[in-house]
Amino acid sequence: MGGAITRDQIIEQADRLFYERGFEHASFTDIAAAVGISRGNFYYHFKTKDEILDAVIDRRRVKVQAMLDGWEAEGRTPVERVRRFVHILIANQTAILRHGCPIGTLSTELIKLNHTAQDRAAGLFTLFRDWLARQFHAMGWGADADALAMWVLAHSQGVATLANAFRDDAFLQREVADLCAWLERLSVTSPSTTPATVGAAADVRREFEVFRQPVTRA
Amino acid sequence: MGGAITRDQIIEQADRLFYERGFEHASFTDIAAAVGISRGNFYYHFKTKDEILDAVIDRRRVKVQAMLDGWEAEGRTPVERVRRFVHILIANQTAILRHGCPIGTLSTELIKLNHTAQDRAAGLFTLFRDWLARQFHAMGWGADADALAMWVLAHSQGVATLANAFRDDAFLQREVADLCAWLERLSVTSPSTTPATVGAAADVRREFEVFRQPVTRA
DNA sequence: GTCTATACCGGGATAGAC
DNA sequence: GTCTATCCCGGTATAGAC
Repeated sequence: MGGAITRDQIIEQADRLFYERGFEHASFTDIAAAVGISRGNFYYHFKTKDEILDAVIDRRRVKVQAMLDGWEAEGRTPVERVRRFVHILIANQTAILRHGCPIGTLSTELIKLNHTAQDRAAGLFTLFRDWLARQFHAMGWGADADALAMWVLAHSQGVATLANAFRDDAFLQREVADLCAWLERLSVTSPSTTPATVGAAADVRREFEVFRQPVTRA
Repeated sequence: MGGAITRDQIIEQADRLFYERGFEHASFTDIAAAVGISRGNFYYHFKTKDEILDAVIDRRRVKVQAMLDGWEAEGRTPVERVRRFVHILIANQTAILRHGCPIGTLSTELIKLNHTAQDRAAGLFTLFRDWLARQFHAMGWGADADALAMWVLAHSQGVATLANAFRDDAFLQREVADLCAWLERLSVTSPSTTPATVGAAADVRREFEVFRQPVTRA
C-alpha cells in the first residue's frame, strides 16, 4: 500500500534527478533525500540502481505515449499534431534551457557508460519517430514519411542541445517558429490537400524535392 | 623534457577517454593505464581532474581552430568551406556513430554536472558558429549569417545525436547529402553570386525566405 | 619525474533491528 | 516497510621513497 506510493515517489524523484544531474551523477543519497526516506529503505523497493533506471525509462515511455495519444486526439489535422510536437520545445523551454532534452541527454549518457539500457533509452526516440512518421504518412508523404520524421526529430534535438549549451531562449523560439512555418508550407502543398492533382509516387517525390529546404528565421 | 612528453600523452589519452566514456566515467586509472604510467605520477603533471579537463578543452580548441583554418585555406568558395564542415559527419562517421559529437556530448555532460568548465565547452561550439557565420556572410547573407550558422550547427548536432542513438549510418549519410544539396541551392541564389540584381537587405531576406526549407532525402 | 603505498571519501549495496 | 549500522569498492588525492 504505502509501499507502492513510496516506490512511485522514488521513481518520480529519480526521473527528475536523472534528468537534472544525469544518471551516474545522481546518487542514492540524493534520491533518498528528495523522497524523504533513508538510503537503506531504498533497497526494499529496488535491488540495484539499474532497476531504478529501468523503472524511470518505463515511466517516461508511459508519459510520452500518453502525450502522443493526447496530441492525436486534440489535433484535428496531422499538421496541427506535428506542430504540437514542435511546440514541446516552447512548453518545456525552461527545463530544456537548463537541462537539455530528457531523452537525448539520457541516451547520450547511457551510450558513454556503455550501459545495457542504452537501447531502451533510444526506444523513447522511436516513439516520437513512429508517431511523427504516421502524421507525415497521413499528410500523404508515403515512403518519405519516416525520413521527414527523422529530419524533424533530429533538428529539434539539435536545437535543444544548442539552446541548452548557449542558454539561448531567443534561438529556441526562433527555430520553433521556423519549423512551424516550414510545416505550414509543407501542408499547403502536401498531396493530401491536393489529392486529385497528384497521382504517382514519383510526382509526390518531385514535388517534395522542391519544398524540402531548411528554415532559419521568421 | 620527458615530462612535457608525458604531459602531452596524458592530455591526448584523457581527450580520447573523455570522448569515449565521458568525463566523469573516465577514471585516473583508465587514463594512467592508457598512457602507461602509474596513478601517482599523474599528480606531478596535474593537480586535479579539472585541470586535465581544462587542458583537454584547450587542446580541442587548438585542433578545431586548425581545422577551420585549414578549410578556410583549402575551400575556394564559402560554399565549399561550409560543405567541408558538413562533411566532418562523414569523415568522423565511425566515431560519431559510436560516441556522438565530441563537443555536444561534453557540453551536455558538463551542464549536468554543473561543472565550472561548461561555458568553456560551449565555447568550442562558438568557434564553429563564428566560422560558419563568416562563410554565410561572405555568401552575402549579411544579418542572417549567424542565424544560418546556428541552423546548420543545430541540425548537424541533432543528426549526430540521433545517428549515435540509433547507430544509423545510412541516416547520417542521407542527412549530409541533403544538407549539401541545400547548400548548393543556397549558393545558386545567393546574393553574392548575383550581386547586381539584389540591392536592399529586404530583397535578400525575401529571397532567403523562399529558399530556406528543410531537406530530408536525396 | 616516476614510482609505491596509503589516506580519505562517497558511491552502491547488505544485514538485521524495529 | 522503514530504519541504523556497516561493508566493500573504486574514486580522487597525498606522502614520501627512489
